[in-house]
Order: sequence, then structure tokens, then C-alpha cells
Amino acid sequence: MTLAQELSQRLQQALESHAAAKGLELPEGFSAPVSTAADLRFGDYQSNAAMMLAKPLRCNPRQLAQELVDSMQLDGLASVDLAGPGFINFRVLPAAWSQRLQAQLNDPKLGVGQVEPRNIVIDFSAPNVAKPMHVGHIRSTIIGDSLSRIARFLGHHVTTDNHIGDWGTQFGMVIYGWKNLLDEQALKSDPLQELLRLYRAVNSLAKEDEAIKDACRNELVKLQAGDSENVEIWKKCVEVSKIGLNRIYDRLNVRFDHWLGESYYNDQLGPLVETLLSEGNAKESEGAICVFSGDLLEPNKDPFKEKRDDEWSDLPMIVRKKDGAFNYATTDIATVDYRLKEWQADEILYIVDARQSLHFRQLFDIAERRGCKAKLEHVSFGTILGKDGKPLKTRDGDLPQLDDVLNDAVAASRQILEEKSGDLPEDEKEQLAEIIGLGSVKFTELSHHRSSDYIFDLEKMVALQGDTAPYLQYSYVRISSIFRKLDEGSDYTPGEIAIEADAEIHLARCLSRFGEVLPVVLEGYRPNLLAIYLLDLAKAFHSFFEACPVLKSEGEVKSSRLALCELTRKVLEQGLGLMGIQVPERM
RNA sequence: GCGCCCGUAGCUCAGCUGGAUAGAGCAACGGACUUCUAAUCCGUAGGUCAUUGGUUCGAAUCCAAUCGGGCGUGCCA
Repeated sequence: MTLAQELSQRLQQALESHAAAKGLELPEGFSAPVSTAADLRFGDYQSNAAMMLAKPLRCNPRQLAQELVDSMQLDGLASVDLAGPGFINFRVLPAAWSQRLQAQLNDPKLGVGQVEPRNIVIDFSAPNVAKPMHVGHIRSTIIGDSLSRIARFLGHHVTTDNHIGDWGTQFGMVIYGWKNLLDEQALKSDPLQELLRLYRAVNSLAKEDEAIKDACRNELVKLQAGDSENVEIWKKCVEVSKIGLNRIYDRLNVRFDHWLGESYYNDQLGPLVETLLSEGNAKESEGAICVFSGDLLEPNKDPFKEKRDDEWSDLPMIVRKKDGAFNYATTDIATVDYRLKEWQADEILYIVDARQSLHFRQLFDIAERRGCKAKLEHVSFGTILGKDGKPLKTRDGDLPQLDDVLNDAVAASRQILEEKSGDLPEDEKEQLAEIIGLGSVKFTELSHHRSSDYIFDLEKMVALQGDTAPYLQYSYVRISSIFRKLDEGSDYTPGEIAIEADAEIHLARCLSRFGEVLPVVLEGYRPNLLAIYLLDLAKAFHSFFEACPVLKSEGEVKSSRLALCELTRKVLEQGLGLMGIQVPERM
């Protein structure tokens, strides 16, 4: 149990017995909130319960708080007092810190409690094949990977699925290009770039020339009809694309349990539409098969309604186009069915750009109407903008490829390594540059609130000062250095944690919050809260490092400080690991 | 038009279910390396939380309106 939970429980007991004695009835489902103190001068934790209850219980909040303060059983856990209009402030006692931290140090989960495990499917990254990943894929890939790691660490059963776009309309163009413009030599040396070149070349030709556009459409129709030559070309494209994608995923250390792309569901789409029709969930309209509103919501909240000319009209989800082809809506419905049936999903997370929110609102509404009980969540994120404040666009082909961005970040950290640690061996510098550079890119992404847009600024992303990955990695390095020095003297006797100095108390406070932060991160699908937490922790450690000598201290103080270092090291490593960021031993 | 998201320090952004004097980083200024790695630490300065009204003991946070920006809105994904 976390400190906050423990205090909350004790406060709740005091509250219930107080209410019973006075014949008062607590509001339905009320549980005493305890949160970290807003201002550390007041204590470590605080509760506003008395003020929240003043009105429903018709009592004076200060008086209620006083009664609770007087009657709480804290058993040496914390001191408690009353302030202002009824704040209840807790200050954890030194002995309690010692006991908590000791337990945390011995806990493989570092104080993170057990949860009721759920089957969580996480759908992320999902690039189109036949095109290399670009900066726009950073968000989904990194957020999704981090949430997967966090959910697993919390004890959930997580299934990750890369729902690649391997059946889109782009294949019309790619196949046309393959047949007419292919450079065999280039395909051998750098297949992904060659596919991209074909796509771009045909795309610009098709813009100019209707005949070429038609030819592309024709290739696509042939592919979808199972034309053997086109299917062969398609297979090759997917194959080489996957190799290219995997190179980047390996580099980023991102793994998927499955790669069930759009093509995987092809065979299920026809029958699915028939089912939707027979269920009464879909009907024909203007030549297409559509799903309309279930009329369960007010029109302005209904994803299937739209106000046009002062009148609410239908905005259906099209599951079969009038030309008979299916679209991504159809595939997504099939995908939900599959994940529910095959993976017994309790929860499905879609880590997808916020611009698709209408699509998901419709998709989830349909799923619910068809009896889906799982929690479906569009974990949306904002757009990556160019320096002009406008979205980076795929079409113009100008936006940087992901691999180039990663290379730039690695090169920037390599340069700093050269300046700061020039005497390290070359191969180690190379390795470190990779760890630090990629860490920076990931941390930049994860420290932003996901719903806000952000401007893609390579210099910023690669900046290695301030609130960045290297700051966190550096704190880890400083700890490692202490233990290296210690080994040389080899007089480490693990001891009780006994904290005294302000910097030690603050470090303890941060350390023990690890288990409080992670569940909140998953609840809101917000890795940035973890990023903030780790920055707080690293700051606390750096301050401690400056204020409290470790190796130069003696006896119990020394072994206690070593234990603090050990725990900090573990939490930093684990926390960064949950963001997919590695830690170096030196830098 | 309608719907969704956003507006916080010069810049980039935090701010968990409403809580005490709104916080970081960068940039600026001033200090700290013969002492566990200065990619660090300590300090100073910087604010009408877009505007107005409402809800209440208490609002950056909730509600409404307005202004400004972005996105979406029937056969692309």
C-alpha cells in the first residue's frame, strides 16, 4: 500500500467513527482523499476531506478537521496537524520513511502495488507500408510503447498489435510504379527508398494526368480481385517494408506481439457487412452500405449526426462503398471483433492522432451497439507542426524521415560526448550517443501532454540540457560512479536507512511516490506524468548529491546514504525503462 | 454552420478527482569545481492563467458567453 493510501485509510477510519458517534451520514461512496502536499512547508501529504464534508455534514470544517486530527490512529507513521480553513497536513516521521524505503528497496516492483489484471490490447504505430516512417510516426510509436510497458509493469496482460496499413489505396500507385518505373538496382540496395521514390513519382504523375490516375485505380482493383501478378508485387512490397520498419523498431527497442495489418482482415469484410445488414445495424444508402445513428444520444453529442443548414442530418459510417470496395471503417469493426474474440480484450487502446476522433467515436458506438462490453479508448494525441505552425503533411514529401531524425539526435549527443567525455573509447562513445540521442527523442515526446500539438524543432528535440533525458541519465551515472568508487575500497555494509538532512527527506519523499504515480499514469494514459515524476526525482537526487557526501560520510550515515543511492538508481532505471529509455553506466 | 481540441513568464511547456503565496526548463543576471562526473547545484529577476460573467468557504482547473488559433465534418486513412 502506498503512503497516500495508508493515510487515506486511517483518515477514513477516523472519519467513520466520528460520523457514527455523532450520528452523521457520510455522502454515498465518499472516501477520504489524501494527496501529496501542494506546498512542502506544510507537510508531505494533505487532505481536504474536512472542507469537502463541511457542507454535506453541515458542520464547521475547521472543527471537523480538529476532531479528525485528534482521533486519528497514526501509529508512528506521521505527525498530523491542522491549518487554515481545515487542511489536514501529514508529515511522515523519520522512522516511517526508513521503514517504507527499506521495504521498497527489497521489493522487485519498487513499491508498485498489485492491480486487478485486465486484458489490454494496445494498437499503436501502425505505419503504412511501402513508405518509410517519418516524424509523424514518433508520437504513436513512443506513447504506445511506453503505455504498453507501464501496463505490463502494473501487472496487466498486454497484447500489442501493429495494425499496419498494408492494403491501402497507395498500392495502386506503388504497383503502377513497380511495373513502369522500377529501378532494380536501387531496389536491391535500398528497397524502402526505392518504394518511396516510386510512390512519390507516381503520385506526382497522377496529379497531372488523369489517365495515370485511372491506371493506378485499375492496378488496385486487380490487386483486390486477387490478380496473381499484382498480389506477388504486393507481397514483395510488404516484405521489404517490414524489413525496413523492423530496423527502426529494433533501434527504438519497440516490440509487437502481433502485426495484424489491414490485409489480415480482408476475408472477413464481406461476411461482416452481411452480418451488419442482418443485425439491422447497417443499411443501403446512396448506393453504399452505411451504419446510421442508434439515436441513443442528443444530436449534438451523436457522432452520426451533423448540423447542416440549421438542421440535424445523418453522418453515417460507410462500411461498403458504392463501387463495392470496403474501407478502413469496415476493417476496424472486424478488428474489434477479432480482438474481443481471440484475445478476450477487456480494454482496447488506439494510440492514434486526434484528427481521427470522429471515426473512433463512430466505431466505438457501433461496437457498443453490437454488444461489446470492453472499454474502447481512443488515446489521442495532437499534431506535430512545422515551424510555420501548420501540420507537417505527408503529401509534399518534405517532412523528415524518422531515421534521419534519430540520426541527427544521435549525432548531437555524440558531439557533446566528444566535448565532455572525449577520452572514452570510441566504441563506447558510439553506444552512448545512441542511448542518449534516442532517449532524448523519446523523452521529448513523452514529457509533453499528449493532447497538445507541438512544433517539430530538431534543435529543441536534440537539446541536451535542462529537462531532458540526459539530465535523468546523468543522475543515474553519478550513482553508478559512487558504486564504482566504492568497489575499489570495498567496505560497503548495507545498513538501515536513516534519513535526517533536508535533501535526504526530499529524496525519500520522491522515491516513495513511485508507486503512487504509475497507476495515475495508466489511468489517464499519460506518460508525461511519469516524465515529470522522474524529473522531480532526479532533481531531488542531484540536490542530495551536492548536499550530502556519500563516500566521505561514515558509519550508519554512509550505509544509509548508499541505500538511498541504490534505491534511486533502481527507480530511475525502472522509470526510464518504462519510457523505453536506457541508462548508461558512465557518460 | 455544427462538433472536438487548444489559449498559463520573453521562448518551450507542466500543473493528477477544484485547495494554501500558479511551477519547471531555456534565455538573462549573480554565486559554487585541489572534495563521490559542473551534462550539476544554489540564488535573483520574470504572470491580468485570452476576456467577461456564473457556481462556492475557495477556480488556471467546473459551467456559460465572447475573442483568437487548430482540426474534423458521406464513399481517403
